[in-house]
Order: sequence, then C-alpha cells, then structure tokens
Amino acid sequence: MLSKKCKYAIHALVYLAERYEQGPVQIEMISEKQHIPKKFLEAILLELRHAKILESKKGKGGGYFLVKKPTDVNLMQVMRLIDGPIALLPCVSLNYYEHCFECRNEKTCGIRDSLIGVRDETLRILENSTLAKIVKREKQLGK
Amino acid sequence: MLSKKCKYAIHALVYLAERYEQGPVQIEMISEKQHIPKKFLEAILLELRHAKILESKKGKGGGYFLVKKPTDVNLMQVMRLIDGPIALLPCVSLNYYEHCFECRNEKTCGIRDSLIGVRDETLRILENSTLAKIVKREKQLGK
DNA sequence: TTAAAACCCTATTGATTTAGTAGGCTTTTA
DNA sequence: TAAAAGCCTACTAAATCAATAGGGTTTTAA
Repeated sequence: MLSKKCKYAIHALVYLAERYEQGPVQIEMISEKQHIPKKFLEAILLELRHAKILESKKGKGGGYFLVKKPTDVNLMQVMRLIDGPIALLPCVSLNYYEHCFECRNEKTCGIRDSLIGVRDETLRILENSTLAKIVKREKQLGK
Repeated sequence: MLSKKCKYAIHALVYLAERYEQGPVQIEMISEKQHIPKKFLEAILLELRHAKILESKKGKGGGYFLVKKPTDVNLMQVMRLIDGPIALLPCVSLNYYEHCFECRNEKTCGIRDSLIGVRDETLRILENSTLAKIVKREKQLGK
C-alpha cells in the first residue's frame, strides 16, 4: 500500500502539472485544494524539490512549480522517492536490493521468479503513467 | 513490501507442499529448517489452519500438513490472508475496498486507472503462482 | 529600507503496525 | 497416564507513519 505521504505527493504533483508554466503556486493553495495538512505538504514538496522535480521561488509571490516536463515525471519515480522499493521483497528490488536471509540460495528460490514478474509488470505500468497522461485522463473524464 | 510474517508463511507452505500427503510435520521441524522463530510460526500456522489451507493433528506424532492440493494454493490467497490488500490504494482494492477521501470523485481520478492496471497484473501473476509450481521450479533449479 | 510573505529546517510526538515473547491450557496417543 | 504437540491470550519492544511545533532565512513589493 502507498503511504498517505505518497498519495499526497502524487496529488500535489498532478495539481502542479495542471498549472505547468503558469508561475509558482503557494503551498497554502495546494494544501487547501487537495486537502493536505499544510506542514506535512511542506515537507513533501521539499523532498520533491531536492529530487529536482519541483523548484520553488521564495518571497512574496513565490511558491512551488514543476521544473520537469509533465511528460517526464511518472508514478514510478515518485513512489520510489517517497515510499522506497516497489518490489514485494528486498531481494527482487532493483533500486533497493538486499540479500534475502530466509532463502539462503537466491538461485534456487522458487518464490523470486513470481515476484520478479510482478515487479516488472508494475514498473512497466507505473513508468508509463506520467503526470501528463494523468492530467489528460482527468480532463477527458470531465474533472 | 511483504511483511516477514507473510514471507514466513510462504516458506512454511512451500516446505509443507514438498511433503504433501506424507503425514504431519512438527512446528519445531519447520521452524528449524526454514529459520522461523517457533512461537511466531505457531501463530502463522494457526492462521493458515483457520483459513482451511492447513490442518493439524494433535498429540504425539502430530503436526501440520497441507489439506488443500498444492495446485489449489497460490500466493494471492496467502498474501491477502496474511498481509491484507494487494492493491496499492484502498480505493482500487477488490477485497478490501475503502472510499478514498483525497480524490473526492473516483470517477474522475486520473490516478486510479494506473493502479487498477497494476492490481490486475499483480493478481494475475500471484494467482498463477501455486505452491505446486513453486516446488516444481525449485526442483528444476536444483534445490 | 523594511516588513510581510513565503519557503526552509530541525525536533518532537502520538498512534499504529510489526515482529516477536511469555506463559500456561488442552488434546491426543503411545 | 504422562509426555508430546498443538491451542490460545496477553504482553512488549522497536520501527514506521502521520503529522505538529516553532522558529529561521530569503525575497520582494511597497
């Protein structure tokens, strides 16, 4: 399951993607429109800025805005950044690999194959889910 | 990520599937061979028994054994039983559905589509991963 | 120039979940 | 009939989650 933090991050990014290249948006505004606790959102946006997905402008009239193109930000990146590994076991994770203590020999572990399959399919779909596509989809659905 | 509990459950089940129809196996034995804390394993096996996947025989010479056929037990069932929802959000879960507070209108939420896709692919693979297949795979890999 | 706007950053906290442990009870069968 | 083996409840330490508190720093418009 995604954490609330990750859900918040995605909603905030979609909101900013809808306003791409329209100038900075204040935290307060995103917080209200997306029902995200302001202080919590602050921390989330900061992380997204450190990951070079967002940039901010300080001072009066400042705020946050997307610096990457909406076609270049996808759910895989965001989930990895906020929640960590996407795989169901550390020993099948690409970005957060850890040796599996229980199955002594990974070569002969019959469980891994299935979970590698799940990982690959999941990554394929999430990587393909860009902010641009999500925004487009919401417009089509009449939001 | 799967919990340790779920990992333990799967390993215990695979162990019992290898010994299908060969009489009861004591908790102690599974605990040692699969490196699972005995008391914790006890609780796990009990849950699997309540779910009618395992049965037990009490008294001297007793133990646990698979009551379902190894072809009839798959990772989807086990993960749902031990860890709960497989979907990445409650609002796209089939068995543990919950209304999503953040996206007020599910009909127009552009995120759900992707996560429904992930859910379906994940379920497809996990449902197809039976104990029988896992055991067979391990034999082929030379365990 | 300066004060308010807005982001930046660290520390703390309460709730929940995870991963077990303790300790005894009950049933079965050699 | 006593030892073997599972059954069951309750408890706990550690980690993670979901925030909140409280102030600091930078920017810019007036």
